[in-house]
Amino acid sequence: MSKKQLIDYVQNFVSLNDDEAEQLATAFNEVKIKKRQFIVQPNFTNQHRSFVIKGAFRSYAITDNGQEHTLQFAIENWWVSDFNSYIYQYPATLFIVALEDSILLQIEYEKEQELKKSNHKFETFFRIMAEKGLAFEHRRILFDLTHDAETRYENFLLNYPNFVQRVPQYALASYLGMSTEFLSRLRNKKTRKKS
Amino acid sequence: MSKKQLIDYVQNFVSLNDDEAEQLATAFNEVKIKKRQFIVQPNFTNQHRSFVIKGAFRSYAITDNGQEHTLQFAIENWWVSDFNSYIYQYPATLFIVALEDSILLQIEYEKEQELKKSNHKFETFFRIMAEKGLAFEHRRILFDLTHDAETRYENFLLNYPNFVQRVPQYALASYLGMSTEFLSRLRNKKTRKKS
DNA sequence: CAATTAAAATGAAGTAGGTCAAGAAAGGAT
DNA sequence: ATCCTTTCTTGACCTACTTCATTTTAATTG
Repeated sequence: MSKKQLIDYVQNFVSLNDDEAEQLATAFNEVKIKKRQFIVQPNFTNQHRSFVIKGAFRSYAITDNGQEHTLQFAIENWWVSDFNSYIYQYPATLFIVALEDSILLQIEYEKEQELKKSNHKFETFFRIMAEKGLAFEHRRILFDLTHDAETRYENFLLNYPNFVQRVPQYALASYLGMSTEFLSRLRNKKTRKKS
Repeated sequence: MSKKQLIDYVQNFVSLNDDEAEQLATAFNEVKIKKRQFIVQPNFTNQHRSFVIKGAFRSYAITDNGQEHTLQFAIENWWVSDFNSYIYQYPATLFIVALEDSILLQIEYEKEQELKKSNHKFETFFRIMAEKGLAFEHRRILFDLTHDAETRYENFLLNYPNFVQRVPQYALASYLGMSTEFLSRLRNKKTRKKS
């Protein structure tokens, strides 16, 4: 059952007894999402925090001139949301779309607040998630500031080899802060070198 | 007294009774830092979380070719640390330096863990800090991905007008992801337009 | 307050990466 | 299978921004 997967994940950070595991499990709802389906859209408040059981997602913004810019990817055992929309409960600016047929476990904002209030352990868990997320983004910002396009791509390959096959190239390019044409050239340069 | 300033800050997010406020106050130590003094350096583990009572700080990395890249600024009522070093307690990669004569309140890593364990409210407080930090960095990444150098500078001016006078220009340029010369040109273009 | 050092400004030349346009390849739908 | 749409590739040209070198200005320190 998919809830087992979430509980196992949470147990990596805080140890839950049977009652607590049950409490956690019932707070989340399983939903199936078809490829190309949106779970968050601009102007609608992001109501849920979502844990990916199976599948892949992408969060991105669209600028006035129509360009897409990817903020995040998520596959199995990652969380996705428009975080600004979710924690402040105001309208989203991001799109979040399924890149494959997917399964999510979702918790509602109010339900999450109850959970955290009811038990110190859940508060600790979400604190750790936020801290790890923040540390991750610090590493990302610093890496992006200090490396050129080619190095950023190679670093992504190295750290997330399993993402690369599941994510469209134009989306990866926009995540790494370069044009899709430029990433195409980088790739071909590389494969040509190899052979 | 400077601890009052911290307690007031914390009260914005969780409400503390007198005992709790006292507990918080005694967990922190006040330290004076001279301009140009480092509070964090690469290879040394970042032992403290620091709250700025007075003054200004800058965290940055230096690349192999000697270039500096600024990750963060902090003035009164902001927190500073090499967050990756602090939360994982491994060696820092960043420098953190005082830009002015400053006063900090610092808590040691272990002391912070005790505080969080001892009282749900402190856990909640640090959870909120991390979430706000993460939401902030999401906004930053997205803005940087979607705007050119001039717009990034103008946005900084707009959002942090009080930082601009206190931060050297080369540091701001490296925070905004451009060369110091280019920022200089942007500025002069602007002031010339005004007059 | 003079001397020294660090930061900011400016010009000239170079480049990493972008944009535009058109074709090739790959996925989905029927 | 075939048609239609989306994604990827490639070439030619362009520009936002960098780098280097030098001068000017501002900030520190004795």
